[in-house]
Amino acid sequence: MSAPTLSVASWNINSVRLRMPQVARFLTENAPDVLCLQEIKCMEHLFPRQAFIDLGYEHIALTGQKGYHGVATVSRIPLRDYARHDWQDNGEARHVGVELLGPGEGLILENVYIPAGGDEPDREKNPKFGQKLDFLARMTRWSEGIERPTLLVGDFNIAPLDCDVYDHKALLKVVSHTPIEVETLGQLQAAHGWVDLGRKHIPAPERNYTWWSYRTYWQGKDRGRRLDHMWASPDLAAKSVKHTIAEHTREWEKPSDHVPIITEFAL
Amino acid sequence: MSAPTLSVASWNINSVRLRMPQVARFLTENAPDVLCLQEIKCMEHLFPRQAFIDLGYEHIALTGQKGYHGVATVSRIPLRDYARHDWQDNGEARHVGVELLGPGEGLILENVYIPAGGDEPDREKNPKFGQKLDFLARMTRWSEGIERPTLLVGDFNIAPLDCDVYDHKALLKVVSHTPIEVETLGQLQAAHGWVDLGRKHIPAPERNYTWWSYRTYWQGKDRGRRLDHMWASPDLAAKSVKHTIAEHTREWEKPSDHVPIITEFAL
DNA sequence: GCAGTGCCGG
DNA sequence: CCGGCACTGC
Repeated sequence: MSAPTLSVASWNINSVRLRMPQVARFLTENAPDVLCLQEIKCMEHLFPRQAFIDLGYEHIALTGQKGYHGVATVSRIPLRDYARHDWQDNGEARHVGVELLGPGEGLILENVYIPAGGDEPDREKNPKFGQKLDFLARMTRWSEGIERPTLLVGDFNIAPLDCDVYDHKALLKVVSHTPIEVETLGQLQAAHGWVDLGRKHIPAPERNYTWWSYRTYWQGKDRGRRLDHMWASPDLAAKSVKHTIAEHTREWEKPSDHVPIITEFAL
Repeated sequence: MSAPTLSVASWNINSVRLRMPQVARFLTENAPDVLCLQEIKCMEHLFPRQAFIDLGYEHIALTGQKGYHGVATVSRIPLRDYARHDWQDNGEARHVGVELLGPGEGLILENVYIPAGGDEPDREKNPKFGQKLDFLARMTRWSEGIERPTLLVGDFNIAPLDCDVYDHKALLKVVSHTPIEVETLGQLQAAHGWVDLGRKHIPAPERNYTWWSYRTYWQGKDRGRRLDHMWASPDLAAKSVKHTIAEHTREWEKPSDHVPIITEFAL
């Protein structure tokens, strides 16, 4: 018999209530076992729970707040609501962790929305930038203690490699691609030996964008960045067999500025 | 040979830019010669002029302002941009008058958006209510000087007859149906002997609503009011042959809270 | 550019 | 409920 398969998707949806038709279409066409959403932008009681149940995603773990941030993990596979970290200690809803209970039993799935970090890449002038770096440092401390096979997914708001942006030089001073962010993200990666599945399956320097600004997309110049990631513990990473970027969703009606990424595992 | 025919429609559109698809549908399905719009809610340079030209309504007279009020008269028949009255003397864009040049030559068409008047029907507590009454008084003075056959159309924001609202007694203290408004509107009507075409063709006490609040429409209780009117000079009124209320538009997608009214004349 | 918010006006 | 606006965040 063949090994059981597991597929996990991640998508910064930029308001789940406004974008529910697109989410439904994505789930119908791609049928991942699990979908991790970021920026749901609603409180938990306003999450369109029934719509997900109707689509077969009846196992839901989420953390929300009014208007900003918020993450949700919806699943066809039973899951245990495992953890909620507040890596800024400021009450923002940026993480939800679950443990899969069906196929993929015991696997930990961490869904995170790392802070964008404001405009100015300077701790002094822009406190949000410091908060982003501190958030990453706390995730690094947390990573050091991980003992179980874990998949860390979400909108990291950092494009780490030169080839993860449309113009490396032009973006060195733009938050999301500054050397200090890339360095700090590197420390997080090293702390657990996280394997970057996006680059395992689509090796550098291949084009691999997951986000295009609303402001410039219409110009058609492909000014993308790779801000969304899936990182796996080394043992788990060895089992990933496919990784896709659902880039076509960026052309849908009323799209999110991010597109979904999907990884399949042979467990 | 038969007498030339003229059809004139009036519609408070509650943002012409947002509602252009519905306007296009209305014009396509009803093909009035002239359409008078109120609450276009845009400045003149943002009026969707080309869309009207493409629909065959290439003769356009309008007055607009940012965000509020604004009226436009669009026509398949040539017209002369005739007048713009500021009956509040406060710069608000609430009136445009034209003279028809083709069929209906010489006919004056006055398109007006009378102030809503705020919530409290009390001059002292609510200046907007006083402004509404003063607006009507100035229109009355103006009416006294009219010498040419004129059609006065628009959103009057007053339901004059008991049967022009869903509950006369309940609305006696509600702005749009208070005795002082009805009395003041009556003086305006008397000043020129204006004939109320809505009630010429749909005699009281027949139901004749043109507006349903967004707030209560969903309850399905038919809580309508007749706020939109077409008033004609006596000689012109004698030539009206048909008057319809396009009530079905209230059920369209993203409707205005008002519906169009249409009068046909045999000239 | 496009989400969210709050406020005003109807 | 549903327009407009101004503001904020990404």
